[in-house]
Amino acid sequence: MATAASSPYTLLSSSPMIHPDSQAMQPASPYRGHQKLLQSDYLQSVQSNGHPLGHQWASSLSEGSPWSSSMEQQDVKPCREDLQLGIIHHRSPHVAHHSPHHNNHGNHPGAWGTPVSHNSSITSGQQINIYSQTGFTVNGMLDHGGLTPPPNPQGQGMHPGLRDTLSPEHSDLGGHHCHDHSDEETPTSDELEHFAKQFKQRRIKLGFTQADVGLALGTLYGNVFSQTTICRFEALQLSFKNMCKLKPLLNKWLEEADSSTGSSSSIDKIAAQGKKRKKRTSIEVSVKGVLETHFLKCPKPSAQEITSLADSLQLEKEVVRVWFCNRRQKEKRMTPPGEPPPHEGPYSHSGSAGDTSSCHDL
DNA sequence: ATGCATGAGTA
DNA sequence: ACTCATGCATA
Repeated sequence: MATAASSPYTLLSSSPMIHPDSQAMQPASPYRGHQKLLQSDYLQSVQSNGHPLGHQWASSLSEGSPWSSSMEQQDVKPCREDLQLGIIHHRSPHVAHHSPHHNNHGNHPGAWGTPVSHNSSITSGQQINIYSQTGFTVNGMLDHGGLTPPPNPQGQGMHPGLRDTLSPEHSDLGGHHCHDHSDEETPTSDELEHFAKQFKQRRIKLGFTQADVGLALGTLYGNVFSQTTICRFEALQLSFKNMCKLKPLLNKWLEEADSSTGSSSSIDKIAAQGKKRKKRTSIEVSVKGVLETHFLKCPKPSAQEITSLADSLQLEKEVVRVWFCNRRQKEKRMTPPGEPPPHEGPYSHSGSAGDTSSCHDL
């Protein structure tokens, strides 16, 4: 940390250990700038921008390797040495490699999930086994006798094959190809939703915080993620593509985690300092209201419109611009407003329409 | 859990 | 200048 430069930010790196708090934990993460080690190079976007909502959820994700549940490496090491080194050498024979075929299919503008009725609400693992005493230690690790596989209830494998309806191809009717859920191919939104739910449950049971997971992913594969991202994943607040990308990683972590219930605690924080980050400007509610109104009228205002709008609101142009960008993104995320995440049925997003023609309004 | 922000990749 | 993935800072 240091002395190298003035640290304008709160450089708090106090607690070396993580607290198993479910929430409200600020693990003081200074800044980790080694998170772009190996970003999978999946295809970014193949959309033809011209469509109002031309976001393609073409998920050409690659995928880890679930089938080969070869967890040869049993981390019985109480120390975190392996964790540190884990970044360098991953034992996964085949890791992320984007699929050679990028089918940017139709992609539903608003419909996140199964457009059709996907009833069959399995009251999935809502139950919590009592065995798993939540007596975590200070390190956030359960003190099991060693490898004590947590009483894995019927945590998974409940839905045989009702994960259709979202087939991107939408041409294979009749032929009910039933590939198992899990991973391997582009999961359906149904699967993602299910996975996210289960993931959260398991994570909490194991006594890990979202931040812990994020860090673990870094020590495990080199891809560090923040609490924010994990949170959004669980809440299905990421784009379909993004969800697909993260799923394999989180899935792997899950396997790791419960295969070694008792030894974990990846604590490594490297302090780094870089550039300054603009102070977050909070926009007044009244102002937000105005922005909202404008957004409804024109989600994509021109530079000039932004300028005048910013002027009238007495905000920096950049702030307004960014606001619109974020706003648009939010629209594209899953869990459309109005649908309670905690339950199934986050679909049925409004088709949205207004094209970005030209909305002048000053 | 979210709001505002950064940056890479594109068009 | 936009989209998209992601995160610091904050409520």
